[in-house]
Amino acid sequence: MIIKIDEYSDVPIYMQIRNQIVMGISSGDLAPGEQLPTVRALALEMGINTMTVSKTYQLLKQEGYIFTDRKNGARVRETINKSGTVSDENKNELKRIVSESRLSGVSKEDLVKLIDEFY
Amino acid sequence: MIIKIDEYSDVPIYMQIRNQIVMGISSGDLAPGEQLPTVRALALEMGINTMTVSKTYQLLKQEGYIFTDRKNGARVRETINKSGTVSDENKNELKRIVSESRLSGVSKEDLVKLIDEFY
Amino acid sequence: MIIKIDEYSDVPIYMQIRNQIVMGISSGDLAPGEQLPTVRALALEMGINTMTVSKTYQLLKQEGYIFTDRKNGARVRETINKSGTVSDENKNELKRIVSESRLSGVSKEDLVKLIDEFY
Amino acid sequence: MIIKIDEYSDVPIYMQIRNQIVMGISSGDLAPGEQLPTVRALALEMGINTMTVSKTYQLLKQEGYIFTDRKNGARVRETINKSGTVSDENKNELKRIVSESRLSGVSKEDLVKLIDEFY
DNA sequence: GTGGTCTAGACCACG
DNA sequence: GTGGTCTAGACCACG
Repeated sequence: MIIKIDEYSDVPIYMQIRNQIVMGISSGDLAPGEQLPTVRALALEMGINTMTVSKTYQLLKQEGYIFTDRKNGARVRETINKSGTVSDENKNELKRIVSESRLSGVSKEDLVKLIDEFY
Repeated sequence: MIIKIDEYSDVPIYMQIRNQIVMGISSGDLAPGEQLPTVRALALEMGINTMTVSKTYQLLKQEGYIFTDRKNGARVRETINKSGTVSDENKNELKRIVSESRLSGVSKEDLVKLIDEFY
Repeated sequence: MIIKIDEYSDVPIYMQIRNQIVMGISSGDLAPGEQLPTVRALALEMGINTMTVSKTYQLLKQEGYIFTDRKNGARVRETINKSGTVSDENKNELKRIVSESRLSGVSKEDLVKLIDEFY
Repeated sequence: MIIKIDEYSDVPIYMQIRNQIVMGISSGDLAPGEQLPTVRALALEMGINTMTVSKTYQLLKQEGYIFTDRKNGARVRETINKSGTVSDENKNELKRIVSESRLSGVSKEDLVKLIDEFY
């Protein structure tokens, strides 16, 4: 799985990595139980500091996506909490995206197509 | 139109206001040509710095949502650029939201319902 | 409010500070809405790194005890989430403490007295 | 007596085992004089490193909960030191737990009930 | 002035 | 070998 940093983005590096790992888990690129690269390996590969990667792993751990194990490093959790609901923050974001897209002349059908594509 | 700041949110104040104005334009709460409150008036009303409101208006202007003229202050543009496409940033955000929601056990249908509701 | 670090403790510094702030909020030493020292001030006062204090504030923020505001720094939240239940982790800890104390010959009444004192 | 490791917990494995053995002694599941499994046996049974179990037994021995002799391996001590007091560390922990629970809206009575249940 | 992010580098406990 | 913590120092966005 390839992780790419957009250095011009306003999204902090540790969050960009976090987002891509979450998307990787969702798409199946990262299977349950699969080991993530070590903090050092990922930092080296991406040319960033280990602290930054560490921050990402701490966040993913706290969110329940991964767990760490001193023997095996970081691994994807087998069972991820299924609340069954979209978080309030994500609802707000979604509303913003729909509003902006609508103003840009995007049809509802095109948005649904994107949902279809990403799901 | 009422603008509400979430003081606990990580989203900067100027961006929260920007987002709510864009959503207001999209929903029709703010009609094309309608005048926005002056920077001073809005800052006073919301108990925030004028610099913050000014930043919001600058951004909205630059994004093509509003225009300013010396006589009438800031007004909603009559014609907003209709690219007909979802911006790359919004596509990325949408993908992230879909991934997270999917992992939380949200069905595709529920996401489509939200699009329906917000559009 | 005075925060003291035990440099011989196994509990990380950022967690020791976090614990003392939580206890300060619970006891009323830190009132709702009250401003915490700035990251820099606290770091200087305690002779530790700003990053360490920053980690504490991030944690307290994520746990819902405080919020940060670029104008006013970090402040105690007015409303803290009331689940009404003891967390599983705290239950486990409590069970461990009760077991150890019991083996040391501490009576149930003495433990209840401590609860009384700390509540 | 069954020992269970929570692989998602931040508590080190050797400490999780230690805690469960102490709670086992307190509850009577492990009687005074009773023999504990050998380091090898327990490590094999739990699928962990012998070094980890060894560390647990060293700690329990140093704390005065068990003793070892070459012939019979590790056994629960007949007489455990009865200081009659709660250790400073446990007092601190208890205070932290009470503070957090109180802030979560847990009543004093509910905490006392837990003491009652665990004692 | 404030918190947030990041680097380069170090040391430590766990296993 | 692994993640976790910490330092000293820097720069940035927000307000």
